[in-house]
Amino acid sequence: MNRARAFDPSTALGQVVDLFASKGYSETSMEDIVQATGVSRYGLYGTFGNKRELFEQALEQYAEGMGKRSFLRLLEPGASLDHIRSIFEERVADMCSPDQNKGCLFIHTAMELAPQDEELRGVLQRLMKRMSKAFSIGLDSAKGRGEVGKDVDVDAAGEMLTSTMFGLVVLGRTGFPKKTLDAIVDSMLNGLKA
Amino acid sequence: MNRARAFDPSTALGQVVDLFASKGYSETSMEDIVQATGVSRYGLYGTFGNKRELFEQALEQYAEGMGKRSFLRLLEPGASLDHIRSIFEERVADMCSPDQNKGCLFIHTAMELAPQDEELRGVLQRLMKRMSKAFSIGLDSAKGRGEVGKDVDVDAAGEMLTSTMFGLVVLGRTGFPKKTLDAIVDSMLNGLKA
DNA sequence: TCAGAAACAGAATAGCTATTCTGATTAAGT
DNA sequence: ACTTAATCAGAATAGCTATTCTGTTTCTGA
Repeated sequence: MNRARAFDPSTALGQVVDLFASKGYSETSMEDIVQATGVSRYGLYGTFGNKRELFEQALEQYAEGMGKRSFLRLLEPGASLDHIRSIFEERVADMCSPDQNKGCLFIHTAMELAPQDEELRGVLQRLMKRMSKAFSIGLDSAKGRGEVGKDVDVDAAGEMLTSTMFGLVVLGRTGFPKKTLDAIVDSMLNGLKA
Repeated sequence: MNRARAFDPSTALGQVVDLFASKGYSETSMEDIVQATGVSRYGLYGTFGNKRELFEQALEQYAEGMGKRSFLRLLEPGASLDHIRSIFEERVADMCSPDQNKGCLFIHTAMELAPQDEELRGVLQRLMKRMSKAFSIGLDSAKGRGEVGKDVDVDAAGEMLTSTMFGLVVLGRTGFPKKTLDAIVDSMLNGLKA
């Protein structure tokens, strides 16, 4: 009996992810979202709730996408230090691509919302832990291959990689060239080598 | 002939720094600033210009304060790896103190303003380069003391420390405990050891 | 003491924001 | 074809924002 929805929630959410990732929460207006997605206010509020709830769903989809695109490879057997390096190289390439202003939904959430929003802070902790854990598993695998020093604490090192990746995004946003970001990745990974 | 100003611009600017550092640019309203400083709108606009210009001056004062408080020690002869470690430990302690929501003006600037504001992006690049340079000088000194591996590129490593410090702030903001941040610092510094 | 220039507190303005509301439109089931 | 309930585009609302304006107060120099 009812009229069909004129948009696909998942692809719309994908466009919302891009907006939030590049401009953050408060600098992205619902009007921006209406324009970018082509979805009416009615549709947005009806299917996603308010802006805060929409953001939370965007954050989850962002993390899932990043997980599948980047971190899944670390969980497979035989993961090497080069797999880890490739994740960083792709992130650096992303940050230095001239077409868009890429960002990071994790950092925006941490800086804009986490201190005041306990629930979102919990979500973010869970997502970041998952990211560090993936790094740790990859490091442990690389350690088994003799690529990572035996004295390296892979749990701590996984968290360190997460931390440095965020720093890379911050530096990329302030316009540092690819060369600089590449050198940082090298420096970080050199410290882990066997 | 003129009436005397009823506030000290430098201390007012210091309070503005704290506000911007904890909440960022757009989440800090001029009303917040009026309340926190006790300075009238008239006084703020008259002495600092508009919000954007006030922010720029706050950023410069923030960097200068951080330089004097933390990084100056690295430029003195005999700087050691422990001096570098102490800077990170103090930053971690700051992020984990329960009384306030400490933040980082550099990260806020990078995420909120740098992509759209070319001038501010240039300012931020200069300030971050100064920070990395201080780390590099400290590392070189520590290298001379035999505390840092001979194969370590201190220029790249200095930028890596800057990057990781930003990551620490991001993790601190999302509520990770001191233990986690300490482990990251250890992991990072272990990779530099001789 | 007094003139005057600058600083003050706070009202006024203009514009943007998230959210809700409204009347028109759509498409399915009967 | 008609009913019906949900969707749509966009207007309306309420509240916040940065900035400017206004009338008053204050202090300094003559």
